[in-house]
Amino acid sequence: MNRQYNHLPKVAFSILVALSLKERHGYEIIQQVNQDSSGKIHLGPGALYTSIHQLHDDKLIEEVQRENDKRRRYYRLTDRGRSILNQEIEYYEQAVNLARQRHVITMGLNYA
Amino acid sequence: MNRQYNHLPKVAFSILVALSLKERHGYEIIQQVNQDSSGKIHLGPGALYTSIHQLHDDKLIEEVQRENDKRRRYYRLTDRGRSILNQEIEYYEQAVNLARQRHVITMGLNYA
DNA sequence: TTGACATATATCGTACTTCGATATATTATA
DNA sequence: TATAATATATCGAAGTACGATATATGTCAA
Repeated sequence: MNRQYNHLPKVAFSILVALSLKERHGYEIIQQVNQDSSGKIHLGPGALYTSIHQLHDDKLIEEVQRENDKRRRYYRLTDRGRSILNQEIEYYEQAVNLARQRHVITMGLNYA
Repeated sequence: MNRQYNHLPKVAFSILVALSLKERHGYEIIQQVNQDSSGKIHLGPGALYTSIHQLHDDKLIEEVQRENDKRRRYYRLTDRGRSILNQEIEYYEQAVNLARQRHVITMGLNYA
């Protein structure tokens, strides 16, 4: 697998953010992504496990072995994963700042 | 077209950010996205025009008529587009803040 | 102790997104 | 009037998203 990750997919991004504090297993990631996004992102098993397997293949996350837990599989960020998440965060931070400068955000006045 | 836009695709997001300051034509959007992202995002014509047509179908952007300009097609955000961009920006802002709290960002120390 | 429910992972198939390559048209300028 | 730069469009292949479904394990109460 030789993905470039010029564009980290959105699901992958949200998974890495969920793993940024501590290692978690898949089902826990779903709940954490939901919480982190205040319910804006609903991650189902299809998107989750597809993306986890890819992130694992690409060594952005690694599996953590645990005794006495046969069904859960825990993952944590690798240094590479943390570095790529870092770059991605910087891009979004810049985009958010640009949009703020451009008065995109209307502060409590929402059309829709 | 009845896309839900629970997840605004990344290319679509970068186009809306580029249009947030003022109306632009396609080729100009490519250059603006490149500039906005400090060269991190390279948008080619394939992704650009696919996404523009979709955003237009979904009424997140609208075409601006201009006399004396036969080849360029100018687009601007609709109120709906601005509102959806706003929501998206809020999600990313929250994600950036979470990642900062979790000490993802290492400030000048990059593995890779 | 068994049945029901919640937790947890996995995979399939379809739809959607990404994007390089290529084609084509218009405008500027040498 | 070539030639290059600008500009839009489309195709096809690869990658991503995700609901539906299957299956297995753990928990707990009757």
